[in-house]
Amino acid sequence: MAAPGPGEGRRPTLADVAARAGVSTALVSIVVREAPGASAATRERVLRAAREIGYRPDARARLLRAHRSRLLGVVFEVQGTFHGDLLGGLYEAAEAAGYELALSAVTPSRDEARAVGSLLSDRCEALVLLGPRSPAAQLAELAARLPVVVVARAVRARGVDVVRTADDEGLHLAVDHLVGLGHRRIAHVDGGRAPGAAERRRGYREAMARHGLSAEVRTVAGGPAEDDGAAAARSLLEGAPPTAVTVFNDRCATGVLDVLRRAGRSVPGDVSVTGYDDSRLARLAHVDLTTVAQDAARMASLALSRALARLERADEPAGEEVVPPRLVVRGTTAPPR
Amino acid sequence: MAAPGPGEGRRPTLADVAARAGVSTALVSIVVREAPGASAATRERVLRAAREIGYRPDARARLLRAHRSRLLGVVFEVQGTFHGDLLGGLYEAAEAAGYELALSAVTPSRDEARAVGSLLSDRCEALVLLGPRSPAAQLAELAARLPVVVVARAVRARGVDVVRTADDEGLHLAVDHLVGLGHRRIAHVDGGRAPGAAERRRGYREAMARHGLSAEVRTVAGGPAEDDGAAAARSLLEGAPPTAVTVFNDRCATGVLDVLRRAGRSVPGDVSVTGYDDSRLARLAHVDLTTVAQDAARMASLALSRALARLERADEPAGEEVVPPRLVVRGTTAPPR
DNA sequence: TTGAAAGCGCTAACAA
DNA sequence: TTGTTAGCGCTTTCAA
Repeated sequence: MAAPGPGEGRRPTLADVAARAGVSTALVSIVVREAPGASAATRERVLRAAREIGYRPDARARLLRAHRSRLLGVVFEVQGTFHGDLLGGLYEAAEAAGYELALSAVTPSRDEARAVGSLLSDRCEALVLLGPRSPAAQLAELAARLPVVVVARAVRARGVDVVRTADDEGLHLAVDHLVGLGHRRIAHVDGGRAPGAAERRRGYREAMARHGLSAEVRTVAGGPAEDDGAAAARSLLEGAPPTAVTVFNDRCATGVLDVLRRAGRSVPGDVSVTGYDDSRLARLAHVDLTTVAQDAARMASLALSRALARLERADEPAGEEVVPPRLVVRGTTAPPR
Repeated sequence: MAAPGPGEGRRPTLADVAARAGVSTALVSIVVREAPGASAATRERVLRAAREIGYRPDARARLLRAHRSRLLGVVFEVQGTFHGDLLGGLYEAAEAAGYELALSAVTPSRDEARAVGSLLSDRCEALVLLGPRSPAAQLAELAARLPVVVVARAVRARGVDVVRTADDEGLHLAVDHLVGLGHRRIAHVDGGRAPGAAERRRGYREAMARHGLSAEVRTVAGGPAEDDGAAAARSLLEGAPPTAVTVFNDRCATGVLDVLRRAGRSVPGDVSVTGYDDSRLARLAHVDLTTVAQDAARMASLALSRALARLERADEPAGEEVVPPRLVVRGTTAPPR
């Protein structure tokens, strides 16, 4: 009558449904897959039997039988908010394309290799890696086995597709905005060796040069976290502080903001500050940070398209998709005094 | 010679390895599983063949063959930082117990039912739900099919295990701390209908009563987000403001902080504020929020123990594990002026 | 419209 | 120590 509770007996299979409905398993298969080839009466009888015993198809058995798994593996980090946004977009795009997602998280105790390994054992057809840290050589090796799309990291590895934001342009936007407000003494707190840091640093220098401000270029060593920003801000305060600072990312920028304010500098009165990522942090009312946003939805959909293209055409070359960033102006930037 | 690239040919199987090594598939199976029953020489020959053609066992076929999947399904939300911490702990505990985790995310476009459904199709043996929003009746229905452990939400549903923080105690800690500093006019900005809100509200009232401060009880409608906190703080400022406010969670508390500071109130000079969660937010140097921490590692390990206990003994009753919270004193609380 | 039977990749008896 | 064989739950010819 009711579905069997846990412990009592195995899960119902196609054969169980077939027995109950008095038909063959092949017919049940046809019905539950909504494939053509069964009479309306049979269809109804089978569906009722299935419902009654709580039947649910076994995804693994299906995949085993099918030559293809239609499974896309995704490796992500449990920390980044940005990864969360990307995941949402990937689920949507995968569903639209008739694929399933298999998730594998990188945690403090579970490294990228482990995360990738479990996905390979799951017979994923392609892999989407969000901000991976593995060296390019390893990524290339992986890409020799199956299509690999790297999101949010600029790597050049043979056979690896890349979807990333134009981080250099992101800093062009920030600098252009500040120059437009009248700033000239604009510094940059960089991200050290973090992914994207080099591109943003370069973008900063390029934009300054374009405005004839190469003499004003001042890059301060920073990093991805609040502490890095705090330390950078302190060193910034030692000399003649700039009137504006572009910072590697939002987290680092909040560290900068904190030190500036505690030192009695008003933001944006005395100093303007920009971040990067448009994270939840930047949107907080009391942080209200002018920042550069990455388009997560678009990146997710591009990542999926790349994976599918590689899957469908074996000779499709790997490529790089560069998504333009967008400036989000909030309350930490204003004209200099 | 090398592993086949994408597109050219199917993935190597046991049979391929067997053919290359000149042995039977059964023997290859024994070797790759590191089971006893193969000579050292054969073992080596098989492993070499496997390596050469890039063989990797098919997890799905294994699971199909085995009567058990040793798969634990986890439903989580891509937003909460706290879920990230829990995931990390779950992976560790699962590995220690010899289980695999199957992740399924809830996103804006993918609801809880979908997330659970995909896990059921994957033949997970038990489900761990992080802060689920489904009504108790639905959870009970699910629990009739397989062991279900709910983490970080207090539900009473037949057959459902619960692992949660003692949220009432969390507010006892906060109130005790404030009273110890000398506060008496202590308000509470609540979480509305959010999970945990009722318990925290009750904890606040109980603690106030215990200190003989029932006459000072003042509960203000809040919610889980910054905006909710901001609105609550504005209403708090209308009358004679309290000298301290306990807030539902950290996000809401930052909204409270923002409005208070913009209204010219110093924190903790004029008003002390406490949050809840010890999220990254609370730890930011410039937020530096006194807050109540939940023990994610312990909750994860308890959740897994419960799931395994239910799996191993069919008659194991469902239970509730309540983990004590911990007060983290930072810079937003001080004695009243 | 329906059923019989083979086989996906793997493991576990059982035999040799 | 090694091989043969059956079968996990499902889909898919092919025949009836």
